Amino acid sequence: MRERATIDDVARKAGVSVATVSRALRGRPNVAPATRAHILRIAAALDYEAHPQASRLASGRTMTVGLVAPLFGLWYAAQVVAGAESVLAADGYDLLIHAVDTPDNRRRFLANTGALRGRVDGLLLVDFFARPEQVRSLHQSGVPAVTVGERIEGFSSLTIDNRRGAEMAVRHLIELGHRRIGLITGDPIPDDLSPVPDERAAGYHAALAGAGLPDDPALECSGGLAIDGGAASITELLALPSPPTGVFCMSDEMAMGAIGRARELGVRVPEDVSIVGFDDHDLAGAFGLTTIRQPARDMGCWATTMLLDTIEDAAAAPIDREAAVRLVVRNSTAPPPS
Amino acid sequence: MRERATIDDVARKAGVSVATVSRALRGRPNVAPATRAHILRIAAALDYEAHPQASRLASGRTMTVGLVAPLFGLWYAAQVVAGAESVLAADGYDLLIHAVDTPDNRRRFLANTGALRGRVDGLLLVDFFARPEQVRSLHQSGVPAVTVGERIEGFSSLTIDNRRGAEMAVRHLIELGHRRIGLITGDPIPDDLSPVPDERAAGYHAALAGAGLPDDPALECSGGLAIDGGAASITELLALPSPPTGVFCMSDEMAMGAIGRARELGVRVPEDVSIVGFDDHDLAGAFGLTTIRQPARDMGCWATTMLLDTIEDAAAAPIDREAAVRLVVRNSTAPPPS
DNA sequence: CTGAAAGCGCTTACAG
DNA sequence: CTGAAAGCGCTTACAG
Repeated sequence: MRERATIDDVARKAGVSVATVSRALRGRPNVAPATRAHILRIAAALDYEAHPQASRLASGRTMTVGLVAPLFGLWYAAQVVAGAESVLAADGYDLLIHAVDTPDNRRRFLANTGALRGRVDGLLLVDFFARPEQVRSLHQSGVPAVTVGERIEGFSSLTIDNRRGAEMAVRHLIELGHRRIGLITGDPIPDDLSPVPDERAAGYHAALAGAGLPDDPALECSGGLAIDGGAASITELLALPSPPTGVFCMSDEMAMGAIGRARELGVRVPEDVSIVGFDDHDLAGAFGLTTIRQPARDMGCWATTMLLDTIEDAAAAPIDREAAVRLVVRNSTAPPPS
Repeated sequence: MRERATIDDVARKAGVSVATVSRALRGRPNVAPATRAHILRIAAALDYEAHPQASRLASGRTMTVGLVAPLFGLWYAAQVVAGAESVLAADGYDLLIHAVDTPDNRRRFLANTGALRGRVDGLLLVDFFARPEQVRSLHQSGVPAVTVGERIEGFSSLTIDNRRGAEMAVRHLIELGHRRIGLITGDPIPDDLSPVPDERAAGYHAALAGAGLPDDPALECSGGLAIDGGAASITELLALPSPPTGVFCMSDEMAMGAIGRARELGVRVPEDVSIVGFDDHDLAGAFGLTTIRQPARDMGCWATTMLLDTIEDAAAAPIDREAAVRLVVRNSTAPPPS
């Protein structure tokens, strides 16, 4: 285990002070070109790298960004992480990740934002879903943050138009001729804070209303945002005396779960029932799933860029950006059986 | 932006020295119970948390673990990350993630292991696939590491028996009566270092040999470990003059891509062709995919526990653990068409 | 059981 | 353009 070189080693070998070494290596002005070149050479020869903790302590910058999301095993979060990682790595930042998968964990996380100062330069909040009063301590901590998938007063955000996306999905079913259209809803975290299901439900209702179709509460089913939830919900819907001919699921994972279960039950998709999802999951194509595409990975990239800008210029006013969604038609939707 | 309390604030308020505060808060011995209680109370009132960088610099421990994997958007890596995060969070460690998705990135990462010292206490190498001489600098850096999915001399590892898993998959097809069995291979990183495809291919060949079936090179197709690769490869296989009746894919993502494409081509699964995957992806159930299950998320947990043990006791000899794989039969396999 | 002090390895005004 | 020095906020022998 070779000891690592310190800034003192470099200074001594180069015959200059540590101050000059620091300035030279960090690209600061006020170093003679020849001195800088000399120092760079020595540093390279010694394989010197500034000790991160020391430099962070002295400078007050950590060069790391924290990302918190409900669960990293879910497709959406994994995509955002992948996007964030790619831009952070390019900019020399480290990425710290932290799961907040229950209201209790969120409370604990928020109670402890003091710990964040000095640990990260900024925060990416993915589907965090806290009430305004809950994030007050986050604001007070002064850590820059941008939210993705939701909007929180005082922070920049990157969201999509959930309502519009859902409306596009349901309108697609209506245009195919469906009149009885089911809805499978689900919460990312099993509590009532996320506005996303409500927004998508609003889009569903708007599409029905726009077509003069009645709302039938029996056609709405809730099941968690994951695969099993979709399977359980479709079972209920298909058991109805008058089952829907089309179903909108709030996530692709639910939709794929629903399709899988429907087939097990001997119900054909799309011949007997059409199904639309939301996300455009990597596997949606293989599944032949008609869905609303949101660019999850790109959103991770964009949000990170926004955060880095905020870190550079803390004074800038928060901005809200919206990523576009669009309908991707595949084979899980067709006209209703006649 | 409230300033955070420092250890000096606590010491002053408690009327003791910073040394005692540090000892009390870190649970060190040699603090009078009453003193400790008093300090804890003051610290809580001040909302005090040790500044991570300072404490790390002084103690030499970072309380963070690094995880490097090819790509975080892929299912397997996301599962391992989720597992690692859960145990690290419980132990108060931070998780740093870093993508190494090309041979060039790996080279750069390895050239820079010096930077790791002082940044992480240990490393989780997921599907890293470096040659022994490449990781020498990693060894020299003295950073504890455990590998998952591969074995690297000198580090503890958590792997699965790829050969045996593949053999189980192919034997299952043989037992159903298949005689012409295709293989769809793929590399996680587009270079030739990963032993995994070779191991799984060896299992395929062993199963054929065990049943006295001939090898037909025409039945082997390569396509990257992801969805598109599966789709492209199945197209080739089905276009053969004498196409296979069963196909083993080296990952579930490839298998689902293959099934999706087969159906688009009007080929029924499993009636016309049986398909087996490898992983037991979250969506394998919804897809009705017969597969070899490996416990990816649990492996993330176990490997992390192993790493934490290594960090505690650096002198311990490396150990190699193997997670069990097993066949999960669903609806993508059936006897061959007669 | 407790405190004074050195030290972790940097960065950054400040003075020259 | 360069250096001496203070300071970032802790931890940990060492002495008592």
